[in-house]
Amino acid sequence: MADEKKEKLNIYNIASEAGVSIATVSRVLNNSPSVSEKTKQKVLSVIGTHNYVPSSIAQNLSNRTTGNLIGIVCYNLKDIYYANAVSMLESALRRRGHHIILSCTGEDFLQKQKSIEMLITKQVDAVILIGSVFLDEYGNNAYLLNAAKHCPLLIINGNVRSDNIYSFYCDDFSAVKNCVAIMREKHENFLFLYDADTYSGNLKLNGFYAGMQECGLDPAGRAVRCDSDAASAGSCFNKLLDGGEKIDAVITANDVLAAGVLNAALRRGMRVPEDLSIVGYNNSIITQCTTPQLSSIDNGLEKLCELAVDGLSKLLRGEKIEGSTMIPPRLIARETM
Amino acid sequence: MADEKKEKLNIYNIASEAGVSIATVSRVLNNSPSVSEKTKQKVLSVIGTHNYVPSSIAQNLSNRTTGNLIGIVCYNLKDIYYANAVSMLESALRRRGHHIILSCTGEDFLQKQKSIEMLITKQVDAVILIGSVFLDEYGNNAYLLNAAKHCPLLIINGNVRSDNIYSFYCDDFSAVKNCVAIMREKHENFLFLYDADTYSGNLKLNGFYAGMQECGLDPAGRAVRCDSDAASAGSCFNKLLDGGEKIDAVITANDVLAAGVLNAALRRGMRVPEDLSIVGYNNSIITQCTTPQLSSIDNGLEKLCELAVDGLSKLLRGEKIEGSTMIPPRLIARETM
DNA sequence: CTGAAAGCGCTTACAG
DNA sequence: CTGAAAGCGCTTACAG
Repeated sequence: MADEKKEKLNIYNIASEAGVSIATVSRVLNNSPSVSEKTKQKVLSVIGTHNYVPSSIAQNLSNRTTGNLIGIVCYNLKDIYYANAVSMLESALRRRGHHIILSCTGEDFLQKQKSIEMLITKQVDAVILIGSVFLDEYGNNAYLLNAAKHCPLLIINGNVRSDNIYSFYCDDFSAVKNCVAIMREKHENFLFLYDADTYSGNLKLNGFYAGMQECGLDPAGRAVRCDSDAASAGSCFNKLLDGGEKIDAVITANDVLAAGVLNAALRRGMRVPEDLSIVGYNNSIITQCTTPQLSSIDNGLEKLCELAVDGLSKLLRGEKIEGSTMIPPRLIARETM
Repeated sequence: MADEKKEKLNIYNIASEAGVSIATVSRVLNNSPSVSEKTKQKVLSVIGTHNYVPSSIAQNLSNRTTGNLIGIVCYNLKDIYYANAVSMLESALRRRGHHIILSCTGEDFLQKQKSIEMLITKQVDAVILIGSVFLDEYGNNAYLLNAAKHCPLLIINGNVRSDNIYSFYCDDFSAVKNCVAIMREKHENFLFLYDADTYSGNLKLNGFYAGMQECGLDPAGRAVRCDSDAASAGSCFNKLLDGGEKIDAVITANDVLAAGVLNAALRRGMRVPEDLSIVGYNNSIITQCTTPQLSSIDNGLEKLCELAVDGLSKLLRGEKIEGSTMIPPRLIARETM
């Protein structure tokens, strides 16, 4: 009647209004066969009129079951790459009956730590980190090892080897290294443009250095960091050219930066790929949005997410899985090389 | 010792190992001042060595507090637009101490319904829908009204008027209508390309029809649906031209489609904007990735998310807010018009 | 300063 | 078929 305050209903309210015990209400909630059709209908009707929904929180506590919650910690959802990863993980996990608690942390180490602690506290069954492996000021990752004492930690695009931590990553080092070697056939003035110090970011950078050295090229000043937008990549590129540098081959740590370079080059009247080759990274939707279409390194994000979710299912069933899984990258040659 | 099975620790384990009652353990967990320094240290030490973390689920149940969970139901995270929305909501909500349960539903009505029910069950404090307003086969949205009986429903990019439902949207109808009027000054052969039947998708479409009619143009066959990728938009565009249609002005329901049209046009040797004007939608990062840069309609997503989170805070504090909030769109003219 | 007890919203053996 | 009671992992008045 007087639901002024519209308190949340509980099983006691329903029971008393239906004139039965809470045990009986619980039974109809759980479809127990041992309830007479008559009282079942009565209970169902008061549940219906009040729109009562039992608290799964309390149910889990009572049943000693988990909430089927999986924590996802991601670096930055505004980045198409991470958004795709979260999207794929979410649907694969949902299909298996899991629910997602999401936290995005950016580069803030403390936030990362807080997010993971929060997830543990929420009793998640596992946490999946996407490109979120950062080290504290002393260069260690104790927070990860600690978290892994509570539940499995799955890392996508990172590699930490420890008990109950499982890494899924692409060989980004070789990807860039090999890309340099391939482009070396036609080019000699390289530029590597990157924007983040993530685990895979560093792999790419080191791959670039290694590739340059292997080709007998001096990498000094040839790897430049810019901001995470196309305009910044473009102006970096312009600045170098205006400063007298020669550049005929650019590799970038993601496709947006590649698009920025492409735009800048076209505006300078450079012909792509005749005067300049460009290879982006992630093989994202951006590659479809430019003319000429961007070549890009595909690091198999979809595959990584699939492997991670499959692995997680096994872990949750009590099976063992490998501590680390690496997949090979693929260079997708389109029109900019 | 024998933590073979590594059962989750609870407050009883800690209490018995520390030789105190669970009440005392709880007190040190909650920083109660009334604990002697000595026993406090003892308890803290066993908590530390075992890496014990209390269950916030149980704490909330006991404290009669909520888990500060907000449900986000989004249409499709692979779409940059939605990813941005989730990103902004997540950080705004996290700053205010909320946590996010995320569910992506696509166009599947049943999934949408299931997701919302799951969130209610998880005792969320509110649910935010982003572009997720779909109707069932009979054209009604009873599932939303029902959900709103349990907690506030905030809708971004949709408009449902009912008790405890709050809508935040952009005037997409006028946006497209006005865009047609503006482009009409130089153009007469319009094409509107869209890919989804969402609430705002329909507003845009109707805005196009209204704009055409107001300009005395026949919209028949001038609004075409394609798939959600650039290639599909491009081939739609090509097919029409190859079929003999004249087109000199294109408006699309998002920027990816606009990029697809731009690519196709450039490949046909059309000059943009001399021969063809193109206006995308969402003013996303894609607009920065093409040459020439895409003009686009900005529907103020960031503002909508801000307003929604502000509104939510008020609701949670018991204040009242408007049932619906509309913001005006802005046409961002760049190089394709 | 500390513990026994009741309670949060549920479930389920155990009796009847 | 149904209810009283114990229990899930916590917290907090109430006694001492």
